Amino acid sequence: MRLHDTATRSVRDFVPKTPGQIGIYVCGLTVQSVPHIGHLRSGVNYDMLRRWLTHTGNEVTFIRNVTDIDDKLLIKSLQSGQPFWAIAYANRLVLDADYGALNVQPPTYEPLATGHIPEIHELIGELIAGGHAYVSAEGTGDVYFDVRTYPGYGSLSGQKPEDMLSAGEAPERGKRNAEDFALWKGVKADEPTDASWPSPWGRGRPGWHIECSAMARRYLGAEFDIHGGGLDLTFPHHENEIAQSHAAGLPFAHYWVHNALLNLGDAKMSKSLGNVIDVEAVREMGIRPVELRYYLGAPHYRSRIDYSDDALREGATAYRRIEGFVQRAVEVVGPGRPKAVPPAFAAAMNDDLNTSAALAVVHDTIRVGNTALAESDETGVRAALTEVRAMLGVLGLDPLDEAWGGGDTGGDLKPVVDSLVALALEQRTQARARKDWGAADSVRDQLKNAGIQVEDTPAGPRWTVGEQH
RNA sequence: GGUGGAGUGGCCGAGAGGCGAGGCAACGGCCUGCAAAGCCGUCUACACGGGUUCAAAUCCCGUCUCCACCUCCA
Repeated sequence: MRLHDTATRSVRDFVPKTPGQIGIYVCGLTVQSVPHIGHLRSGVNYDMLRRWLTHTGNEVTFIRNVTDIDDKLLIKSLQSGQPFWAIAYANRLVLDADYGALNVQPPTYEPLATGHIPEIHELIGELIAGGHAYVSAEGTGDVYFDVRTYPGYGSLSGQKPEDMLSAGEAPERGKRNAEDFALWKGVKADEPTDASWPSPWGRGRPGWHIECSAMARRYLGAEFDIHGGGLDLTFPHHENEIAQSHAAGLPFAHYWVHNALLNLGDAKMSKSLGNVIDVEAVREMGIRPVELRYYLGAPHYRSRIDYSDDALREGATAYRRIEGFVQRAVEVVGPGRPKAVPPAFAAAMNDDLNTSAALAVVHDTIRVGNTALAESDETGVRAALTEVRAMLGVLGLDPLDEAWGGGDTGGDLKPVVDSLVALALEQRTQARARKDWGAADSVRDQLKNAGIQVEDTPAGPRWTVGEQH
């Protein structure tokens, strides 16, 4: 497989550190609010990567963290009177539910920043001992990383500290240089009292970047294969992770993968801008989560998505074509057993996870399958179906995956509806036999009004519940 | 100011020196009693201006427009 590595800005061969075993660390969310579909895109992208690596015979350890303490959470806590940890947890539950709705597999483990204070202390201690970090001279309890002691700083992002716009001029408490960043933040008087932990440098809380270095080491070791995250994390977050990990003598990640962002109205969808669409809003449009997954996963992960309602609906329509084939094929030959994936599909996935080209193979195979269906060629249908399902499985888009949970077909009522519709269809069939088109169409119209679509196929009439588009 | 990207047919969206990815929409046809679904076909595109080459959407130079990061951010 070939993967784009931000550190070298090139697509290069992916070679696991240990053949057959792959460690991936992905920066998840800061749970200061409920996730929007841009966040979920990231989840879908890395889920597809993980499924592909697993499909091709690797054992993948997939770590995706949650940042459950930061400035904004503390502000929200003070504003609402709720503990920051209660807010963080509530948002995390929504996040997990949304991931589940989109069939994003749970990570091997989902570590929290606040659950790893000792690991963070340990790493900071090593950095201080090595001369790469210092305690603020102003007695605030802050600990900073000394960027000038790490010559490689800027290698990931191409940024040079001297060329950068200096941000907020408020001189932070005892920083030696503007580019230094906080590893540990001493507690401030106006912060919630439950948001600090004891440390060798006084009570405080972790800075943002240090948690990822500490937790990646805890679960993946000093050296691992892939570190992923959104493009907007390249600088400063990932640059700082590299700096502090390397400075502590950790080889850290071999490949840096970044997914492009999802824009809405010419701007990144973002909590601070307030231009946010979440899973709930998508549901209200009549779009199911599986269709949202298709929409988010169809473009290449390094291409920006300019969100629009129309494009989302179009994606939903495209997915329904896939789903329609699978349903019709299953009615003829049964679900089958997904097997190997076509070579063209594998080639596309191996080419820097080109899901867009991979989906073209899915559609090509479906066309062949539809033709087989029209010709009542069961062998052909079965062959196409097993390939299609294998491919969709890798993409997490198999309509038969129980993750999508029937739900809308009525579960227990299915057999009842089945026999009632069969009764009506029997009458229609008889009407058609005597060429009483008025009566036949009347049956079909009544069923349609009840939300049941009737289609005639070579194998006889079939029906589906729900609106067709 | 620095860094990294992007502009593809009506729309979405891959590709990255020579063979029309794929999807959506539209139109025509086939199949249908009609419809739906499906299949076949049509719409021959690569921001602009130069250049290299037998051949450029793809390489080079220039121009324009847009986006992200440099501050919390997937």
